[in-house]
Amino acid sequence: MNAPPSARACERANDMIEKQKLKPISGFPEWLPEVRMVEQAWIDRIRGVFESYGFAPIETRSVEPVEVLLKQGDTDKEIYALRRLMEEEASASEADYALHYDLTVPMARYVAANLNDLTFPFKRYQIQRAWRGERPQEGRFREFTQCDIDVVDTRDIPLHFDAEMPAIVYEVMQALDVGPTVTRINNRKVLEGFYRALGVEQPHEVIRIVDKQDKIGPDGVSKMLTDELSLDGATIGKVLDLARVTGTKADVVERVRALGITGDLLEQGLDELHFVMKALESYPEGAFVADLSVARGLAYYTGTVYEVKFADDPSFPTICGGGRYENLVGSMLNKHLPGIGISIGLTRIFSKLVREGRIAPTRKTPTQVMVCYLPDASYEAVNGVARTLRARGIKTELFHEPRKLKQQLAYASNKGIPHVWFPAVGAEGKHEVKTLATGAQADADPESWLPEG
RNA sequence: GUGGCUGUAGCUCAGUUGGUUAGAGCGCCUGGUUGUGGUCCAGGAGGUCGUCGGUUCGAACCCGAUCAGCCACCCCA
Repeated sequence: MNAPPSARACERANDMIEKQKLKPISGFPEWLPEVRMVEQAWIDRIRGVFESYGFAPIETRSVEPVEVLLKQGDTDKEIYALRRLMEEEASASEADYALHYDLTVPMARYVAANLNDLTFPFKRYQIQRAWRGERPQEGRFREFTQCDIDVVDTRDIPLHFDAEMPAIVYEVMQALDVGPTVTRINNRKVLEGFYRALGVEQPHEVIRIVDKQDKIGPDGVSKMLTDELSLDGATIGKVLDLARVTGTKADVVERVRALGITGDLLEQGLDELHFVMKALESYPEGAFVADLSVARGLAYYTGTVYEVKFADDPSFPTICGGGRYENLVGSMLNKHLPGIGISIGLTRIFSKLVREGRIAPTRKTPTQVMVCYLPDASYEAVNGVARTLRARGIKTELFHEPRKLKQQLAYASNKGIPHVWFPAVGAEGKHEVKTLATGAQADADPESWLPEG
């Protein structure tokens, strides 16, 4: 490690540049080991719930053809294009591939591509990162992990799944202990049927604006409907009447019917909404709310839509979202392949709890016991103890060099390793284990000892 | 992409009306003898004050530009 002076100077100069590179990049979160361990435990629990309902795992490539990502209309999506740095200028101008910005579109492509090998209804879960080039903010990232479950079928999807999706997510939220959440449920058919019956010609625009009621209030919605869509006062009144309807029970649909608007699509949507709310009535009051102002921005939703928020922090962005889509997968082929799904914003939820200090502090390593490398012991002896413990399924690390015990203990203590093992030395030496939290130390046998933590 | 606020050590921040060698706490490293961590004590490393330019005898401080971060909009997990 004796670099010549010139190299040293060069390193120093590089350090200046490196400092900038060492800074975190906004929107690309990274955790310390003790935090990542919790996040991994979360992922394990989410997987557990997904699999308990019979959903199978897939992983899709991180990259899709640009046309696939842009297919569903939302062309203004901020997507990251893939390009080789060494590429020739000419061919570099237009990218063929881009990082996926969600998991639903890649899933649709995957289903379309593997149609012959999948059994329908196809039920899959997918826990992967996604990328969006938007401006980062609280709760919004440029690289983040989503946990998706979807069902795709070659026939019409039974309403059973419309009710099961939010139930699964509710169970996940309970398992993760993130605090009270509210799942708001609506049905696009109700909105579209209602607006069409009113004579509105661009129901999707109305849906987009009504979705903002949460943030800008009824007056703000009213103003936008006037300014942007030039709707008349009577129509706006009805639109706002519908957006005001909420309820925790299936009978909420009667309150919509009471508004006196009728239509086939509207009725179909109300029947669906009734079924879903009825199926969820056995859950704690307030966990699921029918809210006729919820729309979800995404264009491809056609029926039931969901949106989960923290009950005690309504201004925080949506933590789970999803719904039913009639044509997303089919649009890749020429078939009718409806789907329904919901996505958990793992990074969004997790980072909030981290920031609020609500992630239980844990140790910095999974190690359960650290074997001391006693200065006068042989490497074979101490390593042998470690191997014995490890073979019994105990997470064991051997201290890496025969340093002073003071330093070995400090290392174990700083990393939060619960136990330290002092191997037997000499003919009549005894193995001892110390529990750092209490300071207690006792004789132990590597063949039978069991850790507490 | 549009608008507003902020940029001093690894982190959280002080820094007087512009004035010598820019500080604190935490963290980090070493030591306080022989085989036992946290506490305590002593010592140490670490900063061209985001970057570039301007005003000035003199700039961390004033001005401009630029970059980055945060917040709001857009959109969304």
